[in-house]
Amino acid sequence: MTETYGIAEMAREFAVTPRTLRFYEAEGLLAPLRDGQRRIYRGRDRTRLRLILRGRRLGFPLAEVREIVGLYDAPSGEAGQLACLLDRIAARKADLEAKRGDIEASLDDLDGVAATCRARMAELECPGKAARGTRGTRNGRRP
Amino acid sequence: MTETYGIAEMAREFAVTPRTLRFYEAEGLLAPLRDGQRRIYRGRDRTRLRLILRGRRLGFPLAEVREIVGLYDAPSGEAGQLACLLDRIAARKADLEAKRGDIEASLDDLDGVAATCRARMAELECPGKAARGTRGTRNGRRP
DNA sequence: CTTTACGTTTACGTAAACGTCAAGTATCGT
DNA sequence: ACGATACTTGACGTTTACGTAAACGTAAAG
Repeated sequence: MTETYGIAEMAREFAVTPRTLRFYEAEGLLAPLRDGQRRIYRGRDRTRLRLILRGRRLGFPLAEVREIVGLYDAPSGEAGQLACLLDRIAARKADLEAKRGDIEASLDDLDGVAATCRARMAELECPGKAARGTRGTRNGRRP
Repeated sequence: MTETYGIAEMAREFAVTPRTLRFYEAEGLLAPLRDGQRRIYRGRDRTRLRLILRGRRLGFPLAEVREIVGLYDAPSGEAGQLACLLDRIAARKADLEAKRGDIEASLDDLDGVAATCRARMAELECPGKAARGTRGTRNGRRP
């Protein structure tokens, strides 16, 4: 009784088109069961699709996404392969952490712009109030 | 004495090709000065390029990158426009925070895989050691 | 039995983000 | 004057990630 889904159902739920699901399958990212011709998606397909779409949202190309989802279904093997897998995981984590760094920097920058923007608004609404603590506004105010 | 750069110099420093810089200019993302025909890049061009490339690394399409860098050079204006700017900044921040959420989730998932992977390795090297605390390994071991 | 819904494959189209020539210009050292 | 160097503007090619249309299969509903 493991719930199954047709392609349209699946597509609706994940807000993609059936075409996208077929494309991901052609790229080896999904491998749904078949009932004759028709694709049958189940729990693990949904899990993988979630992974895939998350990767896409983060801007990874499908090739990298393939790498990533590949990490999730190779948990068995010989010792050397497991070690290699750990390396690949570490590499992916480094990637993600770098990206997180870029995000933090972006957020900081935006906070900076927002601050000077609010300072400007305060200045407009009530001119003459000393604007301290709002670095980034490059007006020395030296009358 | 404000340092200036040729296109090749600039490209080398940011690890892109001159073609990329011309393309970004054609897309209205950069606007270097000109010495006759030649492009002259200066401090603020470098700043913008940094922003652009960071946006690209985060997977934003150039259209969104244009939006983003646009936030940085519109800090003056009338009150309503400043309020609107704050809204756009908030929207961008929400975007980034969502992306950060995806990253955290990815990192957690990878940690999970790494954990089960290490458990498998321990199991290989020294079988029979009770595997407690390593959820995610779906083997009940019932001989 | 035809329509309707849902699905299939095959194939060409497309937008984004550059890569890759080609052909010309400007400057500099010798 | 001459070639090397650095840069310019087209213009067409390429890859990725799908969109879109054509032509067909199947299965239930009216």
